[in-house]
Amino acid sequence: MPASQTYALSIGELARRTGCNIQTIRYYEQIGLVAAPPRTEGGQRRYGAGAVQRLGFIRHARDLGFDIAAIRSLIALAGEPDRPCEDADRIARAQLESVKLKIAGLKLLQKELERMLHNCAHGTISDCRVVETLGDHALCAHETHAHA
Amino acid sequence: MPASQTYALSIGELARRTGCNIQTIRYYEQIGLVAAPPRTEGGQRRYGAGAVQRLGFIRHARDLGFDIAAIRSLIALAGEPDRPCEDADRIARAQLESVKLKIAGLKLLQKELERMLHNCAHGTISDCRVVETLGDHALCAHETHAHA
DNA sequence: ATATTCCCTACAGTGACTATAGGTTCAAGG
DNA sequence: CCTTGAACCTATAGTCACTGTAGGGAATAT
Repeated sequence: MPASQTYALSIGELARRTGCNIQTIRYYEQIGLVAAPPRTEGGQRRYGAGAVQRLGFIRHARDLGFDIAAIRSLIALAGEPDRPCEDADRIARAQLESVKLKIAGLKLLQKELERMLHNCAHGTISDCRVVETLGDHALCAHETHAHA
Repeated sequence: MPASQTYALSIGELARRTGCNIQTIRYYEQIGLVAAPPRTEGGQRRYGAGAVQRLGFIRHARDLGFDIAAIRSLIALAGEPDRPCEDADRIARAQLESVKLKIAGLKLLQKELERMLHNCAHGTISDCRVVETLGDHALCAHETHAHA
């Protein structure tokens, strides 16, 4: 990578190239997730190629469900190429675990909802299993469900 | 159900019996999801058995991932026992669809994360597939992933 | 009478944005 | 050079569904 960049991209261009929206980019700058770029004389932000790279990284990580704190750690790690990648691994594994947990919880919900709908005879509310099931947790197959 | 209730439960008791927490109950009252109960002379809330019922309904629905707007509709429907239960069905089916979509999205994430971790040779950051994959969306198996 | 536990209101904070209002700057066309 | 219109700027409030805090008052047991 070259030592000097040209800073030619407006924030709108950057947004288009990374799939982030403009407010989000400014928000990331505000919370210190991305560096403040140089400005034109009139005060408009001008970004270089590095910003496309970093914002792409952030966006991709967000899409994979990493939260901002995790992304901060990953960025810090990415800046130390000689470190063992244990820590990055650990963060990714934690994310994988949380995704698995969410899936498991949602599958229980899915079963419960399906059972509820299946039992409904499509009559009137007074004998609707959907409403009844919601009103009485004891009708549930499982003791606990996770939040969706 | 009897026409008159006794209002003997403190908010703490109600919280214990429904698994909601106290602030949440007051919040639900504030947004009009549950009715304001009578108060003691000193101004403390006192609930009857009906509140346990309704709050249980709400809590159960929240656990199943229904949002507050959907719960409002379901409560309104529950109050009209002679109506056909189509609407309740529709709400529940929409919820089921959204749960299925979330599961599908999370499964893609899971695969992506597993692939990322699997490819990592556990060396240094500079050749870490985790960091590299995050930095370059093109390394992804799938074009798009949903937000988690 | 006191001690402890519970309860009250009002407001701020969470995460990760998104939306709005009211103004300024840029780039292109004439 | 001037105008037009799109894009940009800051600051602030709103979203969702709560959760937490500060600073007090009420209920109950001893």
